[in-house]
Amino acid sequence: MAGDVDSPRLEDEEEDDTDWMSREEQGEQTAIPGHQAAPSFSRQWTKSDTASKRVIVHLDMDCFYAQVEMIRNPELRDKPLGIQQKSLLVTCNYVARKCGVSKCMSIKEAKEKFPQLVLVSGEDLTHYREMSYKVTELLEEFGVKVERLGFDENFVDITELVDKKLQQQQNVGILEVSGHVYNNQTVNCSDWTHRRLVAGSHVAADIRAAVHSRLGLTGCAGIACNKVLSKLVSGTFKPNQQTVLFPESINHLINSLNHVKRIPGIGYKTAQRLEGLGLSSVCALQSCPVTVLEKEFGSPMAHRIQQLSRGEDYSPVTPSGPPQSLSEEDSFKKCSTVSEVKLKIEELLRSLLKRLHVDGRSPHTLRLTLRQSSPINRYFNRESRQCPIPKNVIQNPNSEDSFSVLIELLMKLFEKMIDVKSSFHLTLLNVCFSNLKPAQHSNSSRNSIGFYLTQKKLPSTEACQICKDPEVQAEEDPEDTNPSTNVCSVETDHTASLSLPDHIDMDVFSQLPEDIKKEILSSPQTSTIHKSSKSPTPSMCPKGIQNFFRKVSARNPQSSCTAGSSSATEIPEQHPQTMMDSGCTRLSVELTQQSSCKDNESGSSGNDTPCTSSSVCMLGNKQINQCHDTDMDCVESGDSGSASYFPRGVDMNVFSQLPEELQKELMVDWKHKKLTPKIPAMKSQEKVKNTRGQRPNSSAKPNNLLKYFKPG
DNA sequence: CCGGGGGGTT
DNA sequence: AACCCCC
Repeated sequence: MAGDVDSPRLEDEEEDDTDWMSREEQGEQTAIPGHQAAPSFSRQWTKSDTASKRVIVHLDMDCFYAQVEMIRNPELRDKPLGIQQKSLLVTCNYVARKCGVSKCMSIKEAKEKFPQLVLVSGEDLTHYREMSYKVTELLEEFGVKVERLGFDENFVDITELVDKKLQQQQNVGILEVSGHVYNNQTVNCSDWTHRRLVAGSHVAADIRAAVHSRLGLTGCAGIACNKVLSKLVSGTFKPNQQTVLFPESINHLINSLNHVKRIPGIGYKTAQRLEGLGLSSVCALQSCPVTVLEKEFGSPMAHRIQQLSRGEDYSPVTPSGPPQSLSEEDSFKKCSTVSEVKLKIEELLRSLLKRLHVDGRSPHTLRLTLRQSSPINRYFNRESRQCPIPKNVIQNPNSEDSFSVLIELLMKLFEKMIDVKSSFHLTLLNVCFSNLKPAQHSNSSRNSIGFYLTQKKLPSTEACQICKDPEVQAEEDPEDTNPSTNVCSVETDHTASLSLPDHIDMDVFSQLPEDIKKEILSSPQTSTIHKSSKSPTPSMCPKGIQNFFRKVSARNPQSSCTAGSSSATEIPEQHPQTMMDSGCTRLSVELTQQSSCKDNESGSSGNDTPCTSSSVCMLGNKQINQCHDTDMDCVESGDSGSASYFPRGVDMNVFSQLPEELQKELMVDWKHKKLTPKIPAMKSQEKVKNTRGQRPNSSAKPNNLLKYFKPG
């Protein structure tokens, strides 16, 4: 599409330090071999960054919040439902839309239009967030890269799936499109690109079917050769339908946009600036001399937006992984005393700490954001201050002490922005935990085979996201030397690994596959990888594993935990000196049984998780809680309920060689939610259309990991 | 231009 | 820490 390659003027001359993305994305294409001069971050994606023939799906859930509420309360199904946040109607179901209600109306207006509108408060995002991640995780089960965009949209790169499909069906010309074709274009059976997109439409249909049968959600999909186009085309047929875009109609699609603002990637500010240049139509932007744009926006941005205006988008689908920050906010009409502020902040902090506990990672940064009401310029007057979180709080965020320490910190941050001696008028407060790193574990639970699972390599200057050990890490706190955590010193000396720590059962070790034993006992670079998993079902195979790798490598280009593509040639070589550099390879799977509870219903041990029984599993440095909620299928019980998120730092080379059962155990998602809920709404009204995965009675199953450990 | 998020870059 | 983007 858009044939001309026209290598962009290279005006960017920053050093070529991170070339990681192009390696992963460019596939076999070797255009412009000479210069990959890649500026590290604000780089423009060029054609050489992505294989030219991708198939991208944009999946957009229909009125997401409303759907979630309708699942929570099926009685709302056929009522006109609106979701309310403060005085705004953020979304509404399609019953309501028929009645003239629409998104982003004020509550007042909506009620005027349709007084019988049923309103549900949507200020607490918990349920939406949970469902949102279930969708993403489900998509990842297809073994593809998934990028989240907000709570209700996902990009999925299905290129590999399409390739496989085409290989399988060889010349069997099933060329019926699933769903709509944009602009009613005719399919050209002899066109390869058409065939791939047609195959993509079937994958997209499978995906939507899975999301519907497993989660009870409907949505729209757009299938195209890149992200912008897939996103633009996904909305053409609105509720619960899908549309594929063939290259010949790209111009039709992009030119159907009335304003540059409508192009995803061009936001309010950029659109304003473009208008200032007299460029408000897509057409005008397309034909504007780049130099003009460069003057206004700088070169990278200039090229970016002009490419977008032509429907070109070389940016890869970047796996999102777990959130990089957790925040809670509240807005209000007025808040003008310190005690009020403190109360609000306490509230926000309390719920944040709950979420944090579930998440399992530790935040190293705390931020307070506020918005002051100002007569002029009433929007965008947000300010924030942030500070590091003290070590003791990081280690034990849920203690009584930590709470008050955090509150004190927040109030200090507050006073950095607001002179409490003068009067003030706030309309919003936000508390945010960021810089999330795997939790440190305390001594007692540290030893197990898991000990070997995480992989560490520390770039000398930067803290490794994967390894959290303070001794090794060039942490922001230089004197953060906690003598009690001695993990790395042991591991750094490789021979030390040979003597298994006390807590490890030799029986466990002996049950490991030979490969792993070897790997544990030998240097990391000897490791071999084989895609062991004979996937039980082609499309549902828990290949999210590989995905994890992409996440790590995408986020931590410098870490040694790259790799993860399925092709053996792309396995990253591990540097021999890794060990000497204080890195080490370890497989870290620690498990402690929190109590022998299987029927222990009181659950809420210490906190408010809805568990009826639970166990805690340490993966790498991250604690994972496995909880067995009565309403949910257990992780180890379902064939399809594989989690897709792994703590950073799991060595997939090792992981893939573990016995399948053990793998399943490990695939607990990071926020210890079960993946496949039984949907109440569906149980009651629909017959079980759960085609796959009759799960073999969850509760009876023992925790398979246990057999790898000593009873005590 | 108003909600409660999330992402990224300088 | 401010600014941009997205929903």
